[in-house]
Amino acid sequence: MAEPASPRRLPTTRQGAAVLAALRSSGTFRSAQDIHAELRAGGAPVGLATVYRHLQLLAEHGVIDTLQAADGQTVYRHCRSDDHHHHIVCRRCGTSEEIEGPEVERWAESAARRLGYTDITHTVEIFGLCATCSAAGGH
Amino acid sequence: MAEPASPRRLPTTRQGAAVLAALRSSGTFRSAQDIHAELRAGGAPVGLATVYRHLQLLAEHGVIDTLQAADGQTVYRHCRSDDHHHHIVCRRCGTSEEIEGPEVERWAESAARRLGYTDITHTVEIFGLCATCSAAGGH
DNA sequence: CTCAGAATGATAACGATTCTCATACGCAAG
DNA sequence: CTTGCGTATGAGAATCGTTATCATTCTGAG
Repeated sequence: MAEPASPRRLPTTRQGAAVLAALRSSGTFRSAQDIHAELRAGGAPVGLATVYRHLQLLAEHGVIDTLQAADGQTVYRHCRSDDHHHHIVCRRCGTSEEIEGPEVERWAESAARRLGYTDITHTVEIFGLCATCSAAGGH
Repeated sequence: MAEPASPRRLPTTRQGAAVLAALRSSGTFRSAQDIHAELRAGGAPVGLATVYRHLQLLAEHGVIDTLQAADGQTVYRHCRSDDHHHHIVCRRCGTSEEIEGPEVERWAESAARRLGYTDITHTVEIFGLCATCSAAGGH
């Protein structure tokens, strides 16, 4: 313990900042490859390995949320809320909203406890077609 | 739509039966590689590609459930219940139980609808340490 | 028994992620 | 301003799970 004035350690390098910025300005779940390509194209070339490194760090520090897309890819998103929450994600365009569900937390807790499980975590993700995509005739 | 007398098509080949049997006798989520190794060792050699093929088919037909493990691997399980349900999985030993949660279904539905989403699906998985593993001092 | 179509499986191909390691950089001390 | 050192970087190799290929084998109908 020798960190008196460092409540959170945001990236100090150009590359780290670029990764976080890309996520911040997007609001949707993005893959590492996706971000890498964007930074490439945007004139701020960052190595793929570095992108992965920063995403991992940011996730560990709770700055961004991660989830596994249906195809196995890991996708990342910068969230407004620091609290525990879930997402509803459009399976067409990738947009997502943060949602909370206290009753779900409670349900998960008690169901698990009833079965003798401890040290409980859970994942809850909702997928659907957002208003725009359903209107566009999303099949 | 031309399936008059085929309510469910269970595997008719030795290999298909072996894959399903392996899953049936296990009760936990297993990876494809895992099952492949078991069948190998059990004297019923089945090609890896064939294992994947059957797992995919069984999943499509709703005979088995799938989920993405934390490391990105897809894992499969044969479930008792045909109804929609969720799982609580021991992150130590892999055991799992089926659980239902009507209130969660309702919550997901209404939260999504409120935001204008349609064609809704969801994933809910709970992870923890099962009674046995917690007792064994699961760290 | 014969034949056509489906299933199989060894292997190559793939795509995402992680690892390796030589180099570039940032920064504090001198 | 220069030196020195520890950390970050990134190109490319290495992994690993999964899927595609395609020649061979099997199955079931007739």
